Amino acid sequence: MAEKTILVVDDEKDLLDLIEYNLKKEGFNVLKAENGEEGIERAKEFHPDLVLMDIMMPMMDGMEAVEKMRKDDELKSIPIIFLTARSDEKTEVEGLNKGGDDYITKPISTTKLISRIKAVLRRFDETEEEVNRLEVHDLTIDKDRYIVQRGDEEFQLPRKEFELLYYLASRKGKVRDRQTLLNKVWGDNIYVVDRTVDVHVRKIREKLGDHYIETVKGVGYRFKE
Amino acid sequence: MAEKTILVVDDEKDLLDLIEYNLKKEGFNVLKAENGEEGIERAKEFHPDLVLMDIMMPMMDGMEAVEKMRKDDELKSIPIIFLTARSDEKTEVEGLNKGGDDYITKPISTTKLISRIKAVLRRFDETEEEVNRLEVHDLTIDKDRYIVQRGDEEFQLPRKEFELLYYLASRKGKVRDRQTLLNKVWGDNIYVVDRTVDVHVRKIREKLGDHYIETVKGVGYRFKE
DNA sequence: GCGGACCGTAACAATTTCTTAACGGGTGTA
DNA sequence: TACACCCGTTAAGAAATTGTTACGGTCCGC
Repeated sequence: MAEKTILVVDDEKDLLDLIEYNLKKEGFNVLKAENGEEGIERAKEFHPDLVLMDIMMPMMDGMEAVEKMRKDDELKSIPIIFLTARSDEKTEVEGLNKGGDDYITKPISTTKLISRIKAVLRRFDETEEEVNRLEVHDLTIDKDRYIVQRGDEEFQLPRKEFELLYYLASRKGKVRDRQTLLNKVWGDNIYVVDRTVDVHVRKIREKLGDHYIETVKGVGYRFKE
Repeated sequence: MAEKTILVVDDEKDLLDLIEYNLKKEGFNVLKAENGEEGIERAKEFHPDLVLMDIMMPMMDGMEAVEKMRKDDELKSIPIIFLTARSDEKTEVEGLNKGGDDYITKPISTTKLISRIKAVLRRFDETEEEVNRLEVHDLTIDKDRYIVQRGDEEFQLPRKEFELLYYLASRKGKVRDRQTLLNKVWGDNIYVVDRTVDVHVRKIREKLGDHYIETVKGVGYRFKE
């Protein structure tokens, strides 16, 4: 992974240097700014991968700076972590509402700071989110949640029904005979009568309607294309 | 981040050593096994964070080994990357279906291998995305103080209950099976009967009401969306 | 040492899910 | 029409899974 650049905005010079030291040790590039205004300038110039922003500062308040950043097309997608001495709830919530992605209260634990930074960067890195979710026709079949959605409706199918549906839907259009379905959904060395599949298909149809799973006479079932 | 342990299963000793060398250089712990059977043994013993599995092997085929792993409660949540010389699509698809999380074709580019490994680990490493305070539904779950709030009420949950609730709440909507919950909340090499989870869930429901944690029969538990 | 909080476990109850068997309808064919 | 075959449907009982309770052990503070 290429080195990430982090912009640290804080009016306390000592703290700034301390943070810089620790971040550099972790392999980050570090930019510094001592107030909100300067922070925005630097951000515009260098497009850091993340901004660490103190909330209480002279000149321009951190909160204000963040609001400005969030309105600037060029800067609004840069993740921000707040640094704050105030630990009262309102500030935190406000900070997050204003567009911060996390917050850390002073005094700062270095390891915590680093791990938060990495976590936030990671969240923003996730270019290709893993798809444990199938979208077919008007259905969303979410294997993480074990839920099937259609519009606002949610269907909580029992396990076997869900897995059968998922299996067929993930092979949309392809016919599978009962034995194959049993092997794939129920498991290999399981001895179950194949009419069982029919019953489960029926239950799925009962709940979702019968326009999803098609019967192919003499062969098996298929999810409609 | 603590060092991650990777189990490499391949029957070619030279390749095994090569991979070991490269992984160690990247700071991973490495375990080796020369066939599927041995791989499963090692996996049971050490609970690696990830398994690199060759598909073509004597004794026990990689595919078969993976199927076995996926049926074993203790092992089924460990991510697996396939190594394969065959580049034909069917094998790949089958491999992923059987429960692999990625696959890499030989000959192996070291950098690609490393980056895939890191990507998969990242997907599975949910530990670092934790926040001090979670707000879900009408609950505030404050990890700094180990306290749960709802309106004016404060609930002081015992540690395990709190951590279980926190884990589920921070993955709102996602189902987790009991073994995963045990691994994540109780710890990896802890031997505890999985019904223990049920009891803790019950206690949480007793205190907070049962509209937060949902049961997904045959699968596990989930924090309500 | 004594209570109390917390945790893990076992046992049994309650519930849900799964499987089977049986019957009926439809379709194609001789 | 009679027969064969396949699928749909239903209901009942089996099986699997979870809920609930009670109990023993451990650790800690008093």
